Amino acid sequence: MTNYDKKYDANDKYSLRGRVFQKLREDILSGKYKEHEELKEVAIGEELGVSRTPVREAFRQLELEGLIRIVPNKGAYVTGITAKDVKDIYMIRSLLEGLCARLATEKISKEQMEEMEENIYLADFHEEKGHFDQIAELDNRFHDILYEACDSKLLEHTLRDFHRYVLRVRQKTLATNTRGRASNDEHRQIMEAIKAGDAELAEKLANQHMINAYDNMVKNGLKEIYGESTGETEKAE
Amino acid sequence: MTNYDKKYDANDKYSLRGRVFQKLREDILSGKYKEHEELKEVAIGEELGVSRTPVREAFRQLELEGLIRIVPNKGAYVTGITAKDVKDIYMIRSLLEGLCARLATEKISKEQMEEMEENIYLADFHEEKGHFDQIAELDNRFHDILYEACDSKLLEHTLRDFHRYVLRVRQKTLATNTRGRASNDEHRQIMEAIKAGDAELAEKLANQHMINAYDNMVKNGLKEIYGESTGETEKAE
DNA sequence: GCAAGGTATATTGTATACAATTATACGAGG
DNA sequence: CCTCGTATAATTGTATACAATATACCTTGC
Repeated sequence: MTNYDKKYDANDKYSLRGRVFQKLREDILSGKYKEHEELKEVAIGEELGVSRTPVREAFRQLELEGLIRIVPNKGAYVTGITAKDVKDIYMIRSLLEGLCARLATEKISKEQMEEMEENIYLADFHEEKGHFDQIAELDNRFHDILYEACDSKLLEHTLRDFHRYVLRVRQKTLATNTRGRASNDEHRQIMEAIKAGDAELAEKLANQHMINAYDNMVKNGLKEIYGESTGETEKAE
Repeated sequence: MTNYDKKYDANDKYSLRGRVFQKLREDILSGKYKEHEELKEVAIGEELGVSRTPVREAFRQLELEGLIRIVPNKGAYVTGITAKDVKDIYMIRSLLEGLCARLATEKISKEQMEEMEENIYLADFHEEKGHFDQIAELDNRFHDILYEACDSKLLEHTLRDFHRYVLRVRQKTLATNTRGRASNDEHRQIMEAIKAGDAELAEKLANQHMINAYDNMVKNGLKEIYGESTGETEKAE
């Protein structure tokens, strides 16, 4: 929750556990492992050429990140993400991204400001060309810059968690419609508010940016992907 | 992050790992293990009468909860919590407790409403008697009820994390001053707003409740406990 | 035929053995 | 006397062996 010094992050890419953790996270977020799929320790271990020990430890971390659910003595299952979850996340993110933008207005560094401007410029370029992959990546990066700029390790970490969590859903919707342009326009407005030192405006714009992103997602088939129900929690098994 | 069904929570109190996890968390939050203290796997294991395996797994979870920091090939250290961290947490909580109160206004059940009223009534009683321990417990419970009532597993979990995280600090300040009465009065106002169905008011009151709690904490020696600096991050070692 | 119970099997939980890495202590050389 | 390097000890990282638990299938009795 705090002190996430990259150098010493326990998810280090040099230990087997760290590698297993990152690999599994990537595979879950990318959809290689479907919802409710059972992850077996030996199978994963054999696939990656390691023993059960690092796999088990990676499982424990994935569980606290919310990506899998561990039922004692039974197994580990990829967690489902309900439409209600997505809605909740965007409500929370709306507030916290607003706070983040407000803080960033005071704290952003020259380098971060420049990268943000460059990000928006590049996104415009790729938008014209229809490079959806790059657009998605720049979109992610924009938010990352904002998180870094707020100068709060805690807020940064929290927002990163939520952001990563909805990637599973977002990847399916951003590339399939015209949200890319509108999204980048909103990014520009946020950037300009920060640049002008208007913290209040930056906060409001960031709030609205999340609401718009969610509304767009709903319009573009969120329900079809994750079921009609917006209130039901997934079944235990 | 989602689907925290008590029955199947991996921090189950029946497995050794779960017991180790809960014991260590409690000991860290209660201050038995000081900041930056190194936790050794064998020592903990011997103390609890288990092998290193469940201890290590518990460590991995504690790390993702932010209570310890694991440096690869070196050791596990109790994380420090800086004054800046506390400030950030209260900023975040102010927004999210507000959101929580707003949602709870729509979703709270009859039973939850009754427990909330009872909580406030009891807190008044113990306030008169000067029962500081009970007051602190009721204060915690009030927020827990609110978290449960918002009907969002995600928000509930997020707020619980932050709440637990600042307990280390709060325990040192709540009992030593007259904040108890004011705090409970604010709880009552929040409760009444929810009962009256005024979501906007409930949100505002919950926002302010957190700000007041933080201000009071600063006034009552937060700096003395956690150092004058509000911006410095702790040293690596 | 069907249900209840038990046994076999698969899977997770825990302990321990071994490997790799890091910290420490001590001595040689300057 | 200080510094550097090496040897040794301590600690974590990983693999494997064993125990406990859950599941599925088969047997058995009705």
